[in-house]
Amino acid sequence: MVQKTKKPPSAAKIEAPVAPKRRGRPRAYEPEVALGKALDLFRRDGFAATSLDDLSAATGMNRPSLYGAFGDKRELYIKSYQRYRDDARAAMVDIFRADAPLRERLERIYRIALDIYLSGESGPRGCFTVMTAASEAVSDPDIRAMVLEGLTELDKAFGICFRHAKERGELPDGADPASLAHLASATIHTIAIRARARVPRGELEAIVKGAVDVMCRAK
Amino acid sequence: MVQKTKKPPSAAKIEAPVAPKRRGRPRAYEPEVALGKALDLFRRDGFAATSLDDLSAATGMNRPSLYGAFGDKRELYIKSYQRYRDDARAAMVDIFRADAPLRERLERIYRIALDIYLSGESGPRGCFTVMTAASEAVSDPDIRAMVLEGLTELDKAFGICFRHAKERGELPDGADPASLAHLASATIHTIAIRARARVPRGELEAIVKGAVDVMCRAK
DNA sequence: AGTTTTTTGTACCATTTCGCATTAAATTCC
DNA sequence: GGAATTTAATGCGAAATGGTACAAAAAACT
Repeated sequence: MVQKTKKPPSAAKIEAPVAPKRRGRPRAYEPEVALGKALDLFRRDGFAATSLDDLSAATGMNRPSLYGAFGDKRELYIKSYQRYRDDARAAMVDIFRADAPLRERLERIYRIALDIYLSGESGPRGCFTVMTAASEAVSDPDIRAMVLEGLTELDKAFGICFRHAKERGELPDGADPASLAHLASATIHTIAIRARARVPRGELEAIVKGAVDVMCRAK
Repeated sequence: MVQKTKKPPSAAKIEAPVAPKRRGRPRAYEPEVALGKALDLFRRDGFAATSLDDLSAATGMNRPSLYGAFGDKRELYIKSYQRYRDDARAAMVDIFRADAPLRERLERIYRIALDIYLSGESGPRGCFTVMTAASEAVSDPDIRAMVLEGLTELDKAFGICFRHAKERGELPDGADPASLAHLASATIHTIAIRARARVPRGELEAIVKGAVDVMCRAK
């Protein structure tokens, strides 16, 4: 939703939006939105507590269609998680790349994070990674690898932020960008957990503000 | 295991260890250890993915006995969680009460936390609160209340630590104990999540060290 | 010994779960 | 119009799940 809007100037319209005239009966669902619904369910209830019937009802697809489109339950879970990470990354990457003062960048990142964790009709939905890490990462190596990847990716992004800020003189010389990055990630994690326990947004914002203060003044 | 060893000098032996001669058939299990086994299972697999058969096998109790002793699955889950919190609190309360320099207290707390999160035969077991918060806290009000209680309890304990340190002059005047306490909790949370993803102890210790450095020097 | 009380152990039930087999529907190509 | 192809819809089935009924077992009390 962020960069893909830029279409190649040549061959303007015959690209993705127009169906390429598939051969058989047309599907009654859109894979993208169906995956979004599945994602919401998995995020709310976790892997084990989400049944195929639930998924079928939420997506509007019956079970055989689910299988045909996404594979079995575990594959659907993994695809949902990938989708979640793609969305989250897309929402944050511009801020991480932007050339703004440290404090402003942090504040914008955390605002996005809060938006992600607190949105949803039936209560806050929290963070898929925390859910996943908590539930499946121990036993499932593939999921664990994704979780690890997500964790280090966030650490790295924050790390670049702080290193950049230090080079610009926004941080004292003694500041350690790596440690600050871990603290910034930790703040993401604590917010995700607290959001799950329905801590109201105001309190979460206060926690964020305090953390940002410490991280920006850090010697 | 910490304070209860001190027995009242009078009526020395006729207390708890000797059974009070119950009337019927004696039980074949010890509730304490059975609850410990159940706790381990729930902690590893979560509520939904842990079946009564699993619990029965792990505790050595058959299902009717489980019901008789602990109630249904949800009650057993809640009792397990209570037990977990009691254990964790017991392991930390002395350190929180102790009169030591800030840095030393923090290091000791995090060492205990790592011991808790990394122990276990089949991989690290992580933190029950993070598991629980992630899985059940949204839908179950009772569990959510327990999670919230645990979160604020930790915040408060750290808060007392930092306020104490500030009064002693271990922190600069500008330091905000509440914010630092939240950062200290956040460090606990990030460690719990990473331990779940099998990040090795050495890396977790490095993260802790960096966080402690920042928190102790915080202006 | 016999009664009472408490726990164990087996077996069962209704429901849910995942996955798939099979048939019906809707579309394109010839 | 008819064949081919892709999807939808129904429903089956084997296994697992949470929970319980019921009888046998093991202890204390009388």
